[in-house]
Amino acid sequence: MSKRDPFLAPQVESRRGGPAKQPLSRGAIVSEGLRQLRTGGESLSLRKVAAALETGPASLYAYVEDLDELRALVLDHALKDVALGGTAGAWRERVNAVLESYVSVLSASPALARLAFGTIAVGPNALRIVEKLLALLTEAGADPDSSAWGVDLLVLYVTAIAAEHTGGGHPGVEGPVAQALDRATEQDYPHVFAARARLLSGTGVQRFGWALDVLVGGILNARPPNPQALTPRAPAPTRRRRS
Amino acid sequence: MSKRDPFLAPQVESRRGGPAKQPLSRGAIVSEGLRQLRTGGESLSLRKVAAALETGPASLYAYVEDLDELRALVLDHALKDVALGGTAGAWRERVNAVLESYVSVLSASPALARLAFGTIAVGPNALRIVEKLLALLTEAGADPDSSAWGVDLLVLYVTAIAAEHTGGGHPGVEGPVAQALDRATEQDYPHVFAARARLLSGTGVQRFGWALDVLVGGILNARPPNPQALTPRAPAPTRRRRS
DNA sequence: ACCTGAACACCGTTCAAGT
DNA sequence: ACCTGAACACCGTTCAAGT
Repeated sequence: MSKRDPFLAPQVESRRGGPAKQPLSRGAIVSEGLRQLRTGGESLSLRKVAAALETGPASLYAYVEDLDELRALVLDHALKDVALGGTAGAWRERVNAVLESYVSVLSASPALARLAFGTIAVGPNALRIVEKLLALLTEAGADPDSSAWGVDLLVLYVTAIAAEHTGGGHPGVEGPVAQALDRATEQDYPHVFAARARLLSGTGVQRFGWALDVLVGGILNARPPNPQALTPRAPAPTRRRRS
Repeated sequence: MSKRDPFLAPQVESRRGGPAKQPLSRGAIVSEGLRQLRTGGESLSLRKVAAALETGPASLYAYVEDLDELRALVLDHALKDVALGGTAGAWRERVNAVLESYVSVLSASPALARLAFGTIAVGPNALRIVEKLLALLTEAGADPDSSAWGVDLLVLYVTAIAAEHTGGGHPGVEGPVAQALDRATEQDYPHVFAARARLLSGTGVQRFGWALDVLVGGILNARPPNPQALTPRAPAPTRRRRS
């Protein structure tokens, strides 16, 4: 058996109108952790959360299994703010809107973006996002297999790009990447040399938009994963290729 | 000005046939760091490298700016083992072979995969890989702009998937993801509920192959980034400061 | 039973003091 | 100038001892 399910226990503390110093609770710990990340904290730390809650680090272990569980809880708490949008507009715009919201929630705090990368998002709010993306890809005409794997790929991309953006960042004519490209001489790395400007071009938003085109277009057009081998449960029509 | 270029200094120590205990050098430090990661080390640590080299942690600072620089150096040292393959075969198989080699080098050690994610790969060996991928995408018929951004996307994907694989892993009918999906009831998350099996289906290799199809196909088919707006010969489309 | 101070086994980095 | 022991300011986690 693995650990007990960390998302099952409801936040039991509400107590509005209670004393200024809220009693220790799982909800208070998670909220404080997220608050610290969003107000510039370098990384999530049990000791810092405990200090803010005016207790010792050991006390948190009554509410949280370990740091990894706290990370998962904090991440899901943050994902509550991802806007799923309404049902108006073309599906492509709505896919873009969801993923833009996703990346903007994560990028709002570098520490949160880093945390998101090392942590698989499996809380209720992550599920809500997956649910929406599955619906949108289905609406877009993707077959069920491509939709499922496609959502996975989209979420992976969004998480990765958020983490990368905050890690010092890709773009820009200065910065480590540009410095690296200056080392690429024409004879040793002819393609890199020729592509230097293009490798650095574009704003983050432009590149993000382009990448979503690539991913969504690719998901809709790629040969879907072999249905009969992979989904024994499902009826699986052998109709390949939509075009 | 940022830090001095960490990749410029040549490895000055060779001394084959020298004493059993090699003298401290940048090369020895980097090799030892990689060796530790590859033999099961949980994470790269200056103290552990120093201990293995029979010195104190402070001594390493004569050869290495800080932990971040050591990470970059160790990563590039590892990327030396990525096989670029020959010129035989169809371009698509060769793209796949390079990226498979890339991911397998990173995945060989969980700690290395994690390190790769937090570190932008800008050493000579990373450049070598970018050079090869640019050549292959160009051969495949991608326009120069799509090739440049496409390589970026491919490398991001490969790095992310390596890190994710080692983080406890996607697949499997048990594990945290499956556990999360069990929480998805039909009325709250109908699409997730219906896609449960598909979300978990396939081996890592199958999913990787499918994702490369999506990415490469998408890169070749997507509307290329607006060339005239993005690649001015001279300066920066975006002025960005690091902070 | 719940809670926690103190300890344990780690970190990266700095710096005064040695050579 | 180069090198480093010792210290500083942190970590996550454990556990004996308190209530």
